[in-house]
Amino acid sequence: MKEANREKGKHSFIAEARREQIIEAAIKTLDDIGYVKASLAQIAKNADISTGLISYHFSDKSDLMNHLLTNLLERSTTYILERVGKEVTPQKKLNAFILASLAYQGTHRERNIALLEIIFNARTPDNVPYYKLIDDQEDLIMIELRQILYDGQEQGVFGEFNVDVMCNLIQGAIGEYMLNNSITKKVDLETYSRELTKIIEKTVLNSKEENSKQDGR
Amino acid sequence: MKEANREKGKHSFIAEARREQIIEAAIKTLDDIGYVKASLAQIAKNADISTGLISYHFSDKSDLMNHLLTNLLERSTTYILERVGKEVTPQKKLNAFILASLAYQGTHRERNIALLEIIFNARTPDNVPYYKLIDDQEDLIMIELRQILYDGQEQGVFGEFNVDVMCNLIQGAIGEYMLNNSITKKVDLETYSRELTKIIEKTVLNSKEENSKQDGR
DNA sequence: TTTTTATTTGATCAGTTAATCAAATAATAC
DNA sequence: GTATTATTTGATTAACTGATCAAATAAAAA
Repeated sequence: MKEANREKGKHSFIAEARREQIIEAAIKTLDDIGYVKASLAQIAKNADISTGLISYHFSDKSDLMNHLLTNLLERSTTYILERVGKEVTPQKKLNAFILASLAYQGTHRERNIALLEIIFNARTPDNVPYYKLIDDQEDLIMIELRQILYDGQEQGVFGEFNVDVMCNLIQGAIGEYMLNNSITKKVDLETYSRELTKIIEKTVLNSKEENSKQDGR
Repeated sequence: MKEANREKGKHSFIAEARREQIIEAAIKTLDDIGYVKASLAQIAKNADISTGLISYHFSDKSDLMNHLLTNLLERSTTYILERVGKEVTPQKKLNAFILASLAYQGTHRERNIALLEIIFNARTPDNVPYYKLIDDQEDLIMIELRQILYDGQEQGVFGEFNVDVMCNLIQGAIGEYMLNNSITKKVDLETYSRELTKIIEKTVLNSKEENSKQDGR
């Protein structure tokens, strides 16, 4: 039975619940003590189970980390895309994108730390670090952002700029807020959100229509 | 003698050379296999010395990593500040800042990877990760960037924006280029430098004078 | 030169790691 | 009910970790 389920990629109700529990414990562990010290024993302790049980439900430590990574990416992607999807114009979509990204980071700090710890530490069997591996093609968030910028240009609302570079700039400005401790101390999330959207708006808008569009929320 | 030198923070010629060699080997090791696998044994192998010799010259593994971190920060800071210092106007200083930062990353990829590995993995004895520790006050680079933006606003060349947020945005856009593999594949460093400076210039410049200043290189 | 100090090695130690596995227990099928 | 399968434990293992240290060697001082 187990084998059959495994082949279909399914698990029993109990197994699924246990896997979920282990993943949550892993998030907490990574947030608490970081990837380097996050041994199976520590994760097991956080989940109040034996170490062997982790090995029973995940073939490997890297298997666990991969499932955790997928889980974390899915949840943040869903959150952001849901909010972007409610807007219609590129300008509003872009705003929603920035605000949702920052809001998610603010409300799920623990998950973002865990995500960070994995991306900067986990490696493939060939020893390629995950941070060198993240590919645009697979990253739905980046695809969405690219599309928003592209649409805005097509519709003449956004001015001329290199879409890839602008994409990277926006992603960088969002991601940097969580990393840079000094900005967190000086500027709260709400202010940062407001100022960043203001700056980005000014940057992407077509300057020829700037005056007429500027208050156009 | 050794003790006396230690107290003054000095080492013999041989010791200094050996420490330098170990640090270089550590950079290579971190770049090759990452922080998690970068054991003293591996670093020693890369330096063609015994493991005990590292312990002789550095009190600790964290002592080694701290010296390495300082070394890496110093070198990149010197490089960037030197180039910024040659310019006079805020506008040109800002351009030089961005170009120098990106150029350093491009020409010293190995060092930047090592820097990244340390910042995202090393922890204080109280288990505080370094990436939560980096403080604006100590970071000469950030102080310089802030000053440039502030001066530009004072002189009326730059428009109104939150300096801290703009600082963070610029740092993010620079740092993201190295991290995001997809942008590296799509846009080469030269193009990215050109497009990023163009975008940032448009963003910071005082729009009231935009027309007269735009070609004002 | 001899003596003292600095440098280097490699073996060793105690601690941790991920993974394995027989045995116990719980759940489900028959 | 019994038989079978799924889940869980905790002890065990082999590999590796950072650190220590006596002994060897090289360098410097006397």
